[in-house]
Amino acid sequence: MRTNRVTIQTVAEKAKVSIKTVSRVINKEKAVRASTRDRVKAVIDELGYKPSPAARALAGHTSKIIGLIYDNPSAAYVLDVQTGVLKSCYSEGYNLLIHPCDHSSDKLAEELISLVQKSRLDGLILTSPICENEELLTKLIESKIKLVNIGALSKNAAVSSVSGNDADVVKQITLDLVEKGHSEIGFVFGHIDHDSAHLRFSGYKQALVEKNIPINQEYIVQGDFSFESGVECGKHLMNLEKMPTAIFASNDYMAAGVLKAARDRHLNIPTDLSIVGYDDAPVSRQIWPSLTTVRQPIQQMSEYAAGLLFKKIIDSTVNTEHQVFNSELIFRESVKQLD
Amino acid sequence: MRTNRVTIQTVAEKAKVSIKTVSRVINKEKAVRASTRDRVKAVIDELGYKPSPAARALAGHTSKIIGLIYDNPSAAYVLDVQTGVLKSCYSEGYNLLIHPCDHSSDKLAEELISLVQKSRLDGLILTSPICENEELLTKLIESKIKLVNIGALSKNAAVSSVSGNDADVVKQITLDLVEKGHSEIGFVFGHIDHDSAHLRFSGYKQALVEKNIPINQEYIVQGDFSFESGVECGKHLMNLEKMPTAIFASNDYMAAGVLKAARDRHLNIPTDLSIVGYDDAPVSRQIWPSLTTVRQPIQQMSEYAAGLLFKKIIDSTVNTEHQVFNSELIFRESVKQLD
DNA sequence: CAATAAAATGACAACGCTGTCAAATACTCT
DNA sequence: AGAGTATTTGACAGCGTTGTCATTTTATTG
Repeated sequence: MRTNRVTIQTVAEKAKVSIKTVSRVINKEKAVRASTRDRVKAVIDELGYKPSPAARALAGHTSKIIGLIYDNPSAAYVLDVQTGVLKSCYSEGYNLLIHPCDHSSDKLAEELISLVQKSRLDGLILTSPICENEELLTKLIESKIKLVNIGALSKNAAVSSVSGNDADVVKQITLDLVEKGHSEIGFVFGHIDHDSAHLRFSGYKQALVEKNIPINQEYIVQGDFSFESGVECGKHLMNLEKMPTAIFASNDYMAAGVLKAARDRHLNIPTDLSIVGYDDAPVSRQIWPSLTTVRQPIQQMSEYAAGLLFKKIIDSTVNTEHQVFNSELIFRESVKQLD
Repeated sequence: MRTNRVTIQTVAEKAKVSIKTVSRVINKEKAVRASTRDRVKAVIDELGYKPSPAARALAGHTSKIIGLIYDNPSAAYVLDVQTGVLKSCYSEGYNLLIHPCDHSSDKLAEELISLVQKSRLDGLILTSPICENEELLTKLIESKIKLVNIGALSKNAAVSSVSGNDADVVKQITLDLVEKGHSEIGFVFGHIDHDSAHLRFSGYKQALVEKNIPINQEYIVQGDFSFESGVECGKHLMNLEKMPTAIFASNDYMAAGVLKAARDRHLNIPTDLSIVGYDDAPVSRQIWPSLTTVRQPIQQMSEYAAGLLFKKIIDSTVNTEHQVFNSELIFRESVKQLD
């Protein structure tokens, strides 16, 4: 009944070494003579031997599985993160368990702890906005769960992170708007649970302050990163007595919403209104006019994040690291130079 | 050093039963007296015992992990599939390994077989267009890999599948176009590797035949499901001596591309040209005008597909099943009734 | 070249479950 | 009540690795 799997023992016999030596070769331990290693490797290849993850996990007390936790409205973002993390996983021999969730659930800590225990995960990668929840982080750390954040840095000393230079780049793009003659610049705020929403706002403020442009509270509208909220915020801004000449929306979905609102009022973009988005989501290219926006190297960031986690899994005393990745401004059709 | 994990033995001792009986309770075997089961369950809850997947896999010869294989340009589609499959996995106690790949790679069979062997996967869910590759399916089946398809039914007797009623629904939507007065209807073909591309075309043809409208080869243009190809195909159709009054694009990205092409020619949609898409991708709502399109119940389909796979894993003699899910027509702003 | 240190290898007991099969217990029917 | 049957339960041997520690082999040193 049982298929004749090639086990470590098969390899050991054929290579005329002990099981343990084969194990050493598999695990790249150095206490193996080069000639032995080569011989064993050859047999492994010849037999097509694949070590049993289950047996390794059982004996070695480490599952080589990590979890990726997310709750993000952008499919493209999530997929990019997955791709980046997977890349790292493949090269380091880890498996990935994805876990979408509800970041606002008050049972999230329980849920994640239970997930880790049930599936014996070696660590967790948390994405925004989950990793912004310090209380959650604390609970996870208390449960000895190894963590890395993508998108927000934590005050918690045990949590490494990768993040973008959101504030900087929004400042830059706002300055660009100002240089193009805009001084009435609307700002559509992202979902308040996301750090990035606040960082992007801070960049906007910095630019205006630097240019001595007063910050008009009327121009700042609260969205939630959804297209629909973009439409609403857009409407609101366009109904203002003095409508802004440009609107920065904190992501592309909302920017697309603003664009829709503009269409509904028969405004021409960018002639009557300039729009800037964030994220370089596919929609930013698929709508007309295409959106000036910002691209974060999500895949690269995620790959790096996974690497940080692996380091921490291997050596839990490794230093906490906060890596910042620079984003790229992408100028397209939705912004106009004012005369 | 080792943490004091709660093992099955801990539970057994506390419940005053043998390890095996606890095992029976965990596995919902019926040869356990109700009173015993309750007692054991109570102890399990009290201790927060979580069985070790590794030990179970090792002893039970089944990993309770399945793989999801995809290579699809639509992030929303992939994420929907993931969500649906995960739902099923959670309820049946399986874990999911995602595996993006290149469907056109000639080493794909090798790659997947190796994946299954390395991670000891119990089965694979294949999505379009991977599951359209019969040669691949044959190789996987030869390697005794349990398979379920999402999106295309296979001639291979061993492969169950779920799919949409693409031909039907495209026929319906084309008929609707005809009833609204259109008889020059362009068709943007999807990527030829996808069954659905062909099915959608067949629906289009059926509608025209039924309405005695000649099929004009000039109106049929080859795309590849990408936005860019939609732009090109749109341009082409609009350059025709007699431009169609309506265009069906085989997915929303291409429809958005057609829309872009129309804008570039200063055509008004839907006044000058009606456009229909497929998939109800987010972009279909985010562009202006919003697209008339078709929604497949992807999550539901995927959830069901996973269920089929689990059935086959438990009992490999189970009947092959081809489940068809009906799609929904979504009428929005991109189609105009001709006078 | 012996003495010693260092490197390479192996024996064997876990790891925490499930499968097999035997034993114990409970139920049914005269 | 006792034989016969069905249901519950348990003992024990794996499953295929890694960790620990002992042993053997090789290199180094005075």
